[in-house]
Amino acid sequence: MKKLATITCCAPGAPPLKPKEFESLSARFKAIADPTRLAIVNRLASRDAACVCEFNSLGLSQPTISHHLKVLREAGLIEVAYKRGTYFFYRLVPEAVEALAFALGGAPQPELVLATAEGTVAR
Amino acid sequence: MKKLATITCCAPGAPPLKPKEFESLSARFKAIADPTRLAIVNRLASRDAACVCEFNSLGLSQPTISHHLKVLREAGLIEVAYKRGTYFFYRLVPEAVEALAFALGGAPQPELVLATAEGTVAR
DNA sequence: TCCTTCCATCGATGATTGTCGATGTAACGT
DNA sequence: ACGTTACATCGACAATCATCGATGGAAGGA
Repeated sequence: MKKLATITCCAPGAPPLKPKEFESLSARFKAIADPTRLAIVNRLASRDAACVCEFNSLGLSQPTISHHLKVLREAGLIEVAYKRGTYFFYRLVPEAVEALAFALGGAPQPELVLATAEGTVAR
Repeated sequence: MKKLATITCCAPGAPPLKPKEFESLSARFKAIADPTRLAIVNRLASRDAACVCEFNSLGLSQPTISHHLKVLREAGLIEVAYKRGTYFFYRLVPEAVEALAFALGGAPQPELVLATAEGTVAR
């Protein structure tokens, strides 16, 4: 079972980090530090899963969307939920987003932990 | 009095955002999505304030450090705490970091709010 | 078997960004 | 007034990145 790193870096009182940790952390922040990828994540956040074709509405070419999905995938922020025919459905990886929030000093929200563990529905 | 935007974008259940909000949010994420700037923020997180000269130990030229400080300053993540002679002391802006954590779904930590209001010491 | 659709990968290109040396500016000491 | 120190700004350059058209592969339908 792979455990996500839970490093705090930027909140008041955060302990000093090592150079390698800055590298890996900033790499994951780079993944969301783009308007298009933020929009993709935002859409996935409000659905269980979304088809790739749904992102056509972002007004970018198909290869570009595919590129951004790859970046987010390699950062561990999203993953392929399932395929249906030639349609790919992506889903958010809440633990990964939460790990980034934690790095910035945000406390994990109890509902989110629950939602992650059970599989659905906070609120 | 300027109020910091408290937008949630990436946690499960986050509401859909507007294009402009993706722009401004990603702009602030870009600020911390760099190893050097992350190291700067990390150092400021463990001190009340730090002299610019202290960042020489990062192994970069003085203009480069100055550039990164500017990026962080314009993102609102840090600010000049005070000047003493020709020495500049920077300090973290905890509310700004917290706003980013909130955007990722992290709940604000009560201690941090306290620390911000009082001026010191969580834990 | 052939065609179509959905998505990934490749290669190229223009834009953004991190980095540095050179220069400017403000404050201090002599 | 002069030199020195700390920091900012400018200009240049190399590296990274977002974007697109072209191509490839997999799955389904006729």
